[in-house]
Amino acid sequence: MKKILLIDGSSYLYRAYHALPDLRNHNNEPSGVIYGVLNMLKKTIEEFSSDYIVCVFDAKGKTFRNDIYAEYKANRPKMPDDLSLQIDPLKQAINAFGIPMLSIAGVEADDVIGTLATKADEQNMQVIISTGDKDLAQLVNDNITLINTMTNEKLDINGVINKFGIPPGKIIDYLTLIGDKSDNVPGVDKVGPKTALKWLEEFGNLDGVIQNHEKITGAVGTNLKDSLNWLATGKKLITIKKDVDINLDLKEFLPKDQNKEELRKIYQRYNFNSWLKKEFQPNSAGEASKTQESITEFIATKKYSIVNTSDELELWIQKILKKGQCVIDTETDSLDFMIARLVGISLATDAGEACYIPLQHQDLSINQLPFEDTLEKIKTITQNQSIKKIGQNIKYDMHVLKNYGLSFIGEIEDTMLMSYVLDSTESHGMDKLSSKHLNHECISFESVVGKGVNKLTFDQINISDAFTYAAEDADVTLQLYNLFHKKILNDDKAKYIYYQIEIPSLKTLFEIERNGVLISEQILQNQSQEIGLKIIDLESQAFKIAGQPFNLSSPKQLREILFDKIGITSTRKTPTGIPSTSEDVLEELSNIHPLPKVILEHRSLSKLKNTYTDKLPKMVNSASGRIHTNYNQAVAITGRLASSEPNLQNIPIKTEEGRKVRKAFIAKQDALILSCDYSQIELRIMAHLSQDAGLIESFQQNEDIHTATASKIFNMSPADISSEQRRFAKVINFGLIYGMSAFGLAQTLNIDRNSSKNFIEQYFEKYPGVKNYMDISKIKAKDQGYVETIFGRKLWVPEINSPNGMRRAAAERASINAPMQGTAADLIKMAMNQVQSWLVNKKLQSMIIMQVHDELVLEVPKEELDIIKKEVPSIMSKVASLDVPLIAEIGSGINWDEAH
DNA sequence: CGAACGTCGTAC
DNA sequence: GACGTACGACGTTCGT
Repeated sequence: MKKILLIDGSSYLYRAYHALPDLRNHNNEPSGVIYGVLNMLKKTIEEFSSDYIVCVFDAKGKTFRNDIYAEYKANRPKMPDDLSLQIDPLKQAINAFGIPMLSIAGVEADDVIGTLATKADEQNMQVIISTGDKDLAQLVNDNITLINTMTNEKLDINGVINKFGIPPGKIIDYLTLIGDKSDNVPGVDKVGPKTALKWLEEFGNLDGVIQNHEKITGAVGTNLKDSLNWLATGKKLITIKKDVDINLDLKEFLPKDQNKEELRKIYQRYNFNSWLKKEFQPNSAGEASKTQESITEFIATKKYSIVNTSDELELWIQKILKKGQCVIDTETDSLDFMIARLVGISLATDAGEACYIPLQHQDLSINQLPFEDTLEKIKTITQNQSIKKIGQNIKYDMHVLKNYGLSFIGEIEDTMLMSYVLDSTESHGMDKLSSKHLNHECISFESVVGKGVNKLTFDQINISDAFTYAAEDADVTLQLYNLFHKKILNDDKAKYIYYQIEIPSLKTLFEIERNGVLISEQILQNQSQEIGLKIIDLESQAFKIAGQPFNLSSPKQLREILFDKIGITSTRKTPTGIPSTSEDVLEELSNIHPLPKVILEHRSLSKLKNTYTDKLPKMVNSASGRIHTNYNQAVAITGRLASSEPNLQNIPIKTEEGRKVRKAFIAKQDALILSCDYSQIELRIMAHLSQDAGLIESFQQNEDIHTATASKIFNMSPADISSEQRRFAKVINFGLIYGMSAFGLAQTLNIDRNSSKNFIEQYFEKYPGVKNYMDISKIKAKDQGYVETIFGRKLWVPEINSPNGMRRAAAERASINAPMQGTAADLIKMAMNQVQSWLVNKKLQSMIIMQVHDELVLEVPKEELDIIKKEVPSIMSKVASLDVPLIAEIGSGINWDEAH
C-alpha cells in the first residue's frame, strides 16, 4: 500500500507563529516561524516515511467561500509583518528540502488537501494529513488519518470518536451547529460541543436536527429557529471541497533530493546552529537524539470474544497452558485496589486475539459464568509456576485478584515497567504506548464509561459494549509486550534494570502496599482540633491587622491586602510576573509588618491540617484498619518511587508541630516501628561517581561530612568549625547535588552573591573531582542525550540541546543530579527486595510498611527486634560495594517519630 | 459545577 | 531565572 503525506503548511504557519517565542537571527530578522515549520516538517517526515509528499499552502486572495458569504474570515486581522516576512524564505527552505509544494487560487489549503486525500483514497493509498486544524477531521476514514505534529496527536476513526464523541462522517454537521469563531462562521448561538453532540445523538444528523427543531425548547431552541435559514450556508462553508480541479499526478509528489548547499545557506542566515552542527558536522556532538523508535504495526485481526460458557473458558485455559504465557487484565469498579470489585477479566495469548470474561456486570441480557467457579479456573493460571503472566501495571490486577484469594506465582512481566526502563521520560499509559509504538488508537476508557455526572462504573456497562474495550486492552498489552520484550533482551543494561531491579521491586511493593500502615486516628483527630483552634485565632488576628476580613489562603486576596492596601512592595515575582507571596518573601516582609508572620503561621498550620491530620484518617481502609498507599513505579524520571493516595513520602519532619503527625504512625499490639535509613546516600554516590579523593577519604574515615567540608572551605581544623559554618557547608553539599547556582546558594544562606560565589569556588578548588564530574555529566548528556546510573539505568535528558537557554540550563542541572538520585533509587530498591526476600526466607512476622527514598520502615514484633536490628542495616550496607562505605542507620520506637 | 491551571508547601 | 525528584491542597478562571 503506497503512502502519501499531505502537509497543511498554512495551519503550521500560524501554529508556529503563535506557539514559538519571537526568535530572531543576528540581523534581527524574525525566524521563529521558519524554524518551527521546518522542525515540524522534519519530525513528520522522520516519523511517517512516505512514498509521496506535498506541502499545501493557501493561495493569496479571495476564495469561493467569500462569494458564498462576504463576512468569511472578515474578523481576521491582516497577517502580521513579522510572519509574512518569513513566508518566502520558508518556501525556499522547503524547496531546498526537496518537498513539493502546492497552492491553488480560489480555494483554501484544506480544499486542496481534501481533494488530494479523496483521490488517493480512491486509489487505495494510505493518506496521512499533517495539520493542526481539527476541521480536517471530517476527512478521516479507513485510509485517511490525521496527525498533529505539535501535540503528537493521531486521529484515525477511533481517534475522532474519542476526541469528539462522534464519527468523522458527522463532523461537518457538528461544526456547522457550533460554528467557527476563527473563520467568522456563525453556528447556532449558545450551542457548543456539548449541545451539538446531544442533538446529533438524538436526531442523527443536521437534517434531523432541522426537521425536529420544534421539539427543542428554551433559549437554544429559539436560537436554533433563528438559524434555520443560515445552517445550509454554514454547512457549505464548513465543508471541505473534495473536487478541486487538480489531478493526482503522483510523479509531482515524489520527494526530491535535498539541496544541501542551499540548506546550509538558510541555516547560516537564520542561525539554526544546532541543525548546522547536526546535518553538516555529523561526527561532532550531533547525535544527542534518542535512537529512532521502531514502530511495529498493530496486528488488527481483532478476534475478540465474550467467554460465557464453561467450554469456551476451558478452551482458553488450555490455550494458555499450551502457550505458557498470557496477558491478564482485570476490569473493576474502582481505582482503589483495596476496595475494587472485580467486574471481568480479559485474557490474550496471540496477537490479534483476546477474550473477555464478564463476571459481575449488571447487564442481564447476556449470560455470565458463575463467579467462584470461574475464579477457581483463573487460579490455575495465576498460581501456575510455569505460566508467565503479563500485564500493564500488573500490580493493580494482582491486588484485585488477591482480594478474592488469588495469588500470582511464577514469572511476571509488566509493559508499563518495560516502557519505563527503556525511556522514563515518556508517558507509560497504555493508550499512549499503543499510539506511539503500534500506531493504533485504543478505545478510550472515557468513551466507554462517559465522564462528569454521567460517568458509570464498569459493572454498569453493557457486556456487548464492554468486551471490545476490555479485550482490546489485553490484545494491545500483548502486542506491546512482544515489541518491548525484544528490545529489552537486546539491551543488557535495560535487561538488568528491568529483570533484576524493577520486576522484583514490583513484587516487593505489592507486599508493602498490602501490608499497609497502622495509624492512630485518635492522635490525628486531637491534633486537628488543636490546630483548628489556632487557625481561627490567627484568622481573627489577621483580620484585625488588615482592617477587613479576607481569605488567608487566597494568594490573590493576600496580594491585594499586602501590596495594594497596606502598600508593602513585594521582593520577588512569580514566574508569570505577578508579585509573589511565597514563604521566603513573607519571611523577609515580616521584619517590616506584622501581617506576613501571621499569614506564614496560618499557612503552615492549615497545610498541616488539610493535608495530613484531616486527610490521613479518611484514607484508612475499613476492612484492614490500615492505610494502603500506592507506590507508583513508573512516574519519577530518575527511577525513584512516588507514593500517592495518600502520599506517605512527604509526611512532615522538620518542625516540631509537623513531627507530631509522625507520632500517629504506630505499630500493632506488641510490635514496634523500626526505621532504617541510608546516611548521606547521595553524597556518597557523588564521591563514588566523581572519584574525588578528598570526598572519598572523608567517607572512608567516617568523618562528619559537613564538618569536613566546612574545614576544607574555611581552611580550619575540624575541631574549630562552628555550627554556623557547618550549616553553610551542609547547604553547599546539598545544593551541589541539585546543581545549585551561586544565586540560589546566596538566597538560601541569606548572604550576598559574591560570598556565595566564593564558597562555591573554594569548594571546587578543594574538591576538584566533583567539579570534573559535573562537567563530564553535562558533556555526556549533550553528547549522547542521556546519563546513566551506576547500574546502567539510562536517564534521557531531552532538553539538553534546547534552543531555550533556561530549559537547557535546567536540563544541565538535571543531568548532574539524575545519576546520583537514580543510583540512590536503584540501591534502595535492591535493598528493599533483599530485605523482603530475607524476611520471607526466615519466615519472620516483621514486615516492610513504607519506603521513603532512602529509608525503609518496618513493623516489627518485639521478639524479632534484635534480629531485625542486626540484619536489616547489614543487608542495606552490603547491597553494593562502592568506593565509599554505605552506612544504614537504625532506630525503633512506639511510633515513626520515635524510630528516628 | 467540574476541568484546567497557577501557586504554594511538604518530603528526600 | 536562578535547586533535582515527587504529590496534593486551594483558589481562580472558564465554559457548560
